[in-house]
Amino acid sequence: MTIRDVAKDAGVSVAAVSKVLRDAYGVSDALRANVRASMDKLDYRPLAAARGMRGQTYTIGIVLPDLRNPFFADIMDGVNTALERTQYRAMVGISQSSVETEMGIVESMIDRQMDGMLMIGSTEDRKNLDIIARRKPLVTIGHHDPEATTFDTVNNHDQQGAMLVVKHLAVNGYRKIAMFSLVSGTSTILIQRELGYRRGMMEAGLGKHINITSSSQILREVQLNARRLLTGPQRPDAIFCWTDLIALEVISVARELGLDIPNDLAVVGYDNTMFCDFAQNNLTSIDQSGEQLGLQAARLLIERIKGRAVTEHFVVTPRIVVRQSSTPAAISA
Amino acid sequence: MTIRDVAKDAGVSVAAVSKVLRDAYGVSDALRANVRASMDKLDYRPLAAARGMRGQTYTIGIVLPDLRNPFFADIMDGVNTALERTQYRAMVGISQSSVETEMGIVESMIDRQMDGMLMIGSTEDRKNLDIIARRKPLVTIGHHDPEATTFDTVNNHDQQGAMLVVKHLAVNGYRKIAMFSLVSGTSTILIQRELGYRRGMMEAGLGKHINITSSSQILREVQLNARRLLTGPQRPDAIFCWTDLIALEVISVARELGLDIPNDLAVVGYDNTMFCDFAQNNLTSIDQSGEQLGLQAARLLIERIKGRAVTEHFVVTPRIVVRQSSTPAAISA
DNA sequence: CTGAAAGCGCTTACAG
DNA sequence: CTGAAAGCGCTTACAG
Repeated sequence: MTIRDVAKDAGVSVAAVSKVLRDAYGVSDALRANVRASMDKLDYRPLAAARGMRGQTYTIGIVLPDLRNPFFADIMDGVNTALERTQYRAMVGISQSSVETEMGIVESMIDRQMDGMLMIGSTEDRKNLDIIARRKPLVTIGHHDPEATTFDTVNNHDQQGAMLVVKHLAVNGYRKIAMFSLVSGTSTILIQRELGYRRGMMEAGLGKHINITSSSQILREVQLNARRLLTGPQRPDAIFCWTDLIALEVISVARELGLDIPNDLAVVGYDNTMFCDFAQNNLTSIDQSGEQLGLQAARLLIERIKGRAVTEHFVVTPRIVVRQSSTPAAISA
Repeated sequence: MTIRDVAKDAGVSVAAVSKVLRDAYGVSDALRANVRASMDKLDYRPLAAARGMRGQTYTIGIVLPDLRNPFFADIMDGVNTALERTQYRAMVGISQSSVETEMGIVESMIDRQMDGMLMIGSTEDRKNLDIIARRKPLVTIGHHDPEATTFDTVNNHDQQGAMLVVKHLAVNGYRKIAMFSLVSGTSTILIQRELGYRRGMMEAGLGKHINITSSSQILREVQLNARRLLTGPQRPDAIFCWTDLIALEVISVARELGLDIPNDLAVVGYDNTMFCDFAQNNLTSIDQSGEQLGLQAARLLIERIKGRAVTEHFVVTPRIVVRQSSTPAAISA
């Protein structure tokens, strides 16, 4: 079932069918209706691979660093919503294994003639992102680079988010507020969150309590660092964790040590993933509207594919979702 | 940079280059070396879209129902390992949104000339899977259908896994062992796990305590059902949950009700995901070796793509990973 | 507004 | 063992 069959059935040229397919100008309404009827009748589906030989494949590549953080699922919801009424489809490449690097996946996507790429939580630096962007339309989520001119960025205001956390904790009477961060030389996200934490502490007059612990994402190492933090001489009375999954583990370790949450220790996460609502967690967290991020990023990418050349940097305002893990009052109430 | 440029640089025909590319027979070692040198020198990458017009795209499509269950990440690790030394790449389509149905994603993948599909935890019935398999090589993970002849299946022995759970609980002195299952008319996985639970209970002489509660995956509903189960007249002393995420929430609700785990209530999950190791969960679970499942499935799929016609059904033996959530002895010890 | 023809970058018989 | 030519299913100037 090819474009040729449709053309024959509708009694028009192949070029005319192609135009209807692409919603290109220069076809009469009558011809269009005629062709559409034939397409429906024959159950015709254009072959994306063949379209890609000359034009677009109507495929956008999504690069994910990891499948384990549930936050990415929220983003994908938004992406799918944005693509809903378009011909575009999202295909996801996952770089979690050491075998599959982000750049390797992007190469594969370019080989497959994808029309553009959306990179989420990328650890590549600007140089590499620029190289990609020069070849294909590119949008990033979770990569702060307001100076970038070759690709669009979509972010929540991470600095502001971290400040919201500190402010909330300070208002609730916590003083020795520590931050649990991630070891990473490249994440602009973490730089912003750490910056926001520091600024928040300074503004709350808690500068002398600034205390950042960094750890990899390996569970054992997280547990080790959490234990060290909670049994040390300067035990904090609140811990702001860079992402929810870490916060859950910090809660675990704290309870194991006999600490009551939130009376002995407040814990706050980031991303407001589904785990925050689990009854035993009840975790205060920052909502950065993953769905919004995904939706806007997909929208921007399609605009770029269609020809927009000026760069856009989209920033979502984060909001704090307060739960029991940081509100001692809620318990006595 | 096309195959033509490589041919010119190497001083051979385009057909010869194509043969080297495909590792096809009928080229001398000298010519092959010569061509490879040119490919390296020119940094040539074949365009998958063009290859797909006549042959393969070297792309396999992975269909995931949902990005939130961390178990899928384990499977993807195995898939990527299996693809490591091949030309094939995995591209993932996610059907979580109501917009994107599994069949819709498969259609998109066929339009994009993917060479074969791997469907994970599919809710489609045999009829639809057969329709797909007639068009493209197909392998499923998490779909029991030993009679299927058009596609391969890869599973852990879910019935056996469930029996392991019941046996373990019975040995540890639990009697009123309930099962927390999922509302679903189509999941063959759940049918097998429920069957295993029933058989296990009968064999342990606990037939009169058989008690299956089913709920959707919506958090609120899970909480409601767990609470109902734990406050009813027939309160169980152990709950076997069909997947880890549900078990975590059951633990949450139980603790909220003041129950001690594992002394008042044992909880066991399925999938042995990373969350089981979280200190506050310490969840006993069934390991179905997601990585093995992914590895075998990818291997079978490539075999099918290369021409194998006889069907294979691969079954992995599950094993139980015992942690504190089901072993009261471990606590008093 | 409509259509005939060239061409995208590969693979595949087929001939030498 | 090697290569010239046709063709996969589309899109894109171009001519009418």
